[in-house]
Amino acid sequence: MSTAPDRLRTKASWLVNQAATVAHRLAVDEFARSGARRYHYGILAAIDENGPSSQATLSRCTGIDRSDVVAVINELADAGYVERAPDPADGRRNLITLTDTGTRRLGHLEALVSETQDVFLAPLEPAEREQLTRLLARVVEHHHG
Amino acid sequence: MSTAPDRLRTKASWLVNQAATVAHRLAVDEFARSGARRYHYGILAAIDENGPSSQATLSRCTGIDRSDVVAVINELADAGYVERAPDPADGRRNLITLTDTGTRRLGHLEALVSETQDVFLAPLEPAEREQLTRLLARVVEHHHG
DNA sequence: CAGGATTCGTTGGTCGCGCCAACGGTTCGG
DNA sequence: CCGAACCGTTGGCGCGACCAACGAATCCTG
Repeated sequence: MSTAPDRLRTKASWLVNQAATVAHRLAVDEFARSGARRYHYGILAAIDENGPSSQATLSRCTGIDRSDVVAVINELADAGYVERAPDPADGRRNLITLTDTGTRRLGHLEALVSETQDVFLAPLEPAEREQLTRLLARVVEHHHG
Repeated sequence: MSTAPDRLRTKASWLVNQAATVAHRLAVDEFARSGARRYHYGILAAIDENGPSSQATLSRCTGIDRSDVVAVINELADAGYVERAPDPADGRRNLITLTDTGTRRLGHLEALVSETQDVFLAPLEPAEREQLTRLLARVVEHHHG
């Protein structure tokens, strides 16, 4: 890495990828130690934020593909973190609900995220961290959606 | 995405991942249109930067696993972009050399990277782009590197 | 109110990427 | 000279992001 070609080190898209690789590794390792995957956090957080939701809704607001949501819900339901029940108001949908255990699980995963974030942003001052966050937020928002 | 939970939108590690997803998609799509993969660019750039190299050296300076380098070199060699020859000075190594076609190919891929970068950073002013690049560079360097 | 279009959950599959284990062949160090 | 270290290669695993297709349910519109 320290010997990476200079032309790569000056490209923002390369950098954002390297940075993501670092963040990815940190998060994956930390989650793995708790027997979770990144998708679990996204799904649990989305349910907590929006209340009981259909799988299609969860897919849309997390960006996870519908077919992948199925597998994640399976795992979360097996672990007792969510409950999957048919929506009485619309026979096509399942309503996914957070259990108490699931709420605690989400709290635990959020703690993990905070920890890995501190590690990830370690080299930056607080003001710089906020600046980086804002710049990234604008880029992400611009590209929708 | 616009409906993503707020707690996700304020987490830097989540943002850097979303940003990376965007950058990834842009790059992958663009490369795919030219029949290339991201690894091709990394390897070609590394050879161009360091001169003829062994596969192990390319692995180290790109961060790509040795076993994956094999496959990339196979593809690049099949396409005539590099040549793989045993190192006369060390029977364990192969020396990977850029061909003229490979040099042109690298130039083409660099143009693609520049284009996708403009698209990626579109919402930011030039000064902000530079700032984002610097912050990311520090984070990446800190985590080695 | 009937029939086509759309939505939803699910299955099954593809591809890229990152990683790890193991092997035989080569070179280096003591 | 022999073991340690290095190198290329094969094969495999798991996650992440996709896509196609299907039956079931609901909707829209004529």
